[in-house]
Amino acid sequence: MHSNTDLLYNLNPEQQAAVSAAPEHMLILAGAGSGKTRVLVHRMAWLAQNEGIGLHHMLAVTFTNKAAREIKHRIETLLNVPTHGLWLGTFHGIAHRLLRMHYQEAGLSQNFQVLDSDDQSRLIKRMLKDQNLDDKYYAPDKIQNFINQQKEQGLRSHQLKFNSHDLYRRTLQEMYALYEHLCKKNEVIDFAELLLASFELIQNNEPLKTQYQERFQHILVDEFQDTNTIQYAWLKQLIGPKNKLLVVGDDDQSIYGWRGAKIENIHKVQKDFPGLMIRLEQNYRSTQTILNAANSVIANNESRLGKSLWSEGEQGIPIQLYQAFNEIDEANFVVAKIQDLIENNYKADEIAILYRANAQSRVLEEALLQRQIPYRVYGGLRFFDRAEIKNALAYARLTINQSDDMAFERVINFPARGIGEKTLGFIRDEAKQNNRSLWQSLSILNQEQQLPTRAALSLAQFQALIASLREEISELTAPHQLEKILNASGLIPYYQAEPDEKNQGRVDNLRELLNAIDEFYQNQEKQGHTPSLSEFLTHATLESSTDQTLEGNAVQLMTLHSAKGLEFPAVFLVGLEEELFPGRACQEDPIRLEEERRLCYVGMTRAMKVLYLSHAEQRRLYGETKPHTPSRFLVEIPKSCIESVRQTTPIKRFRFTETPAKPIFQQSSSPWKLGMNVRHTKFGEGIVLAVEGEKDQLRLQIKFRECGSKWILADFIQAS
DNA sequence: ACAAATACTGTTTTT
DNA sequence: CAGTATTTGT
Repeated sequence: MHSNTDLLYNLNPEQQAAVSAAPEHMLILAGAGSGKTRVLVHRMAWLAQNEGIGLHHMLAVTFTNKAAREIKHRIETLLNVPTHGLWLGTFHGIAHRLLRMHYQEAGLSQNFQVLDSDDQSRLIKRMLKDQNLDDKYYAPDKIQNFINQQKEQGLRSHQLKFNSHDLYRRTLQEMYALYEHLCKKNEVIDFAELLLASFELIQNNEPLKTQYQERFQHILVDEFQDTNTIQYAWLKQLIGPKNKLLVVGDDDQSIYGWRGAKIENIHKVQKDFPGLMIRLEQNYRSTQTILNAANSVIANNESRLGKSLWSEGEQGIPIQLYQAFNEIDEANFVVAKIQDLIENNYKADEIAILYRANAQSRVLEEALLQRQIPYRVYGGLRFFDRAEIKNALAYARLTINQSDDMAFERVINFPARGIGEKTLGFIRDEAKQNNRSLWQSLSILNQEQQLPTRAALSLAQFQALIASLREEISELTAPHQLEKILNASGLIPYYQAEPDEKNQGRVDNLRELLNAIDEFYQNQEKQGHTPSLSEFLTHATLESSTDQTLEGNAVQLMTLHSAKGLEFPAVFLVGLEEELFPGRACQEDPIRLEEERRLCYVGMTRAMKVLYLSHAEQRRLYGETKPHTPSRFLVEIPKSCIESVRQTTPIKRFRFTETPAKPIFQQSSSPWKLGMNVRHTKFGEGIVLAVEGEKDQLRLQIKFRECGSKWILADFIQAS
């Protein structure tokens, strides 16, 4: 058992104050790399040990499953007790848990499934078609945004003011209402609905509210700057006079405003739940140089609660800035430097390349590939988003719940069984007219025998398939059920029939899905629970993150957004150009510009030891090459923190006739200038490509007329 | 019912 | 440019 002092050991005074404070509301402003998770976890342990508050009287909320797992793991290690009584999870996960437990009170079907955003968008498109609305004018994603935004504001369609003048807006509202109806009918709930429905559940149910307020004496929230309106309202419901709220966040790292996150919630929480405010400003991650630079960038933001990171660590080396000719040159620079780092005993997975937009990864990947440096790109299609996986899960959904029209639509003609738009149209019409599910309509149409024989036959087969699946799996365990479904549905045989590379990959993914359900099943069984297939489906949607593991020693490529929360000894932040970072749309809007700046701050503070920044003078984007000016964020970094560096390996497509561009910052005072003509006694005439090092270590990269480019100590070179 | 041709459209992402 | 979505043609 740990003693009191153990929990405070190795913590700085501010961290100690936060961990050991008497129970009260607390706002912890935790800068990047200031040990916020540590404080959160130690605080929970402290409450358990010193205030006699059992873990089952706490609720800890995070944004990602990864963060939740991390906290769980750390608490278990710290307290050496299992965390089963503790409610710990994402906002969505906890909301979902409440709704499952109280589905009747929430007015839900027992079998409700969670609708992911892809399915949501499909549903909306279908809806527009059924309503004969022009999806050019009523763009599906606009409607999707509208609905989600309303839900995030806590507003149901019937609560919206009826606007008789604005037809567009009125249509949006009608679509919202219809969408709500369809979700009910399909027994599905979207992500925003999880929060809204569980909010309403507690709001409208005094006994439940009291019950949970008594249970969750302490509520702790991580990454509070990312909460949106409904999440805040949801939390507020749970805080009675006796409950204590602890939130940890960093207004400077709020980068999800465009997704509805409200930094204002940090200000609100101070008013609504006044208590202790603690700043964690000591950074344990980066060198002082990097922190100085990051601090002065973020200092340009007007609206801040104010915080300044400092470090007891080393000054470190200057930030390396490279001005590239174009994006290819930039990529070559990055890769050359990575080679240097690796030669200097950096492991590949200690190096990250961060960019603003995913599209930037391609050129970098090509360069890495060329030099055979292993890399891993984050983002992109996640496992559970792959078409074959979604198809598989749709079969499972339809087998479990025949009201699920989205699942029906997805699998009715996949693998192709000759049921096309026409036939499907009949089914849809029948369903719409009689307010039935597609499945019910299918049975009815088949009975009435009004369809062409060909279609009718296929439909009957499909009907029999699902019916027999239902029958056959009833006695099986969830993993076997899914296995049966994958085979009997014809999915696996379909992909196996034509075993090209793509299909082989798909079969592998489906097998991986079977592994996933096995693992899920065994995990749950360990905790004394036998999960159903339906539970696995929910798990798949709600925890689809399946965080691509950091396995393998590879350079990490990711967007700035997905780098939040991570750290790397060496970081390359590329594409620091106006119109790209900050992005074009953010130029005019000061609010969005500030968010871009925070994004830059997040990026810079990921670096522990070395930070490389680069920008290209011209970049090919969306098929056209345009000149780009350096990002304003570069100008905001003190010059004293920066060192301009140059290429260390030959640039492809370098044009020797042109004078190479002058670096924008700090031209070095060496007598050697890029592009100047030089001579070497052995290699002959050449041209200077790059200069590196100092004094007697000064080396030049020279492209020789006869024998290609080489690195030579400057001592051996004469100007010519 | 399916393949091929053409039009379109471009941040950031978790749940 | 490259990927997707929709429309057209067989």
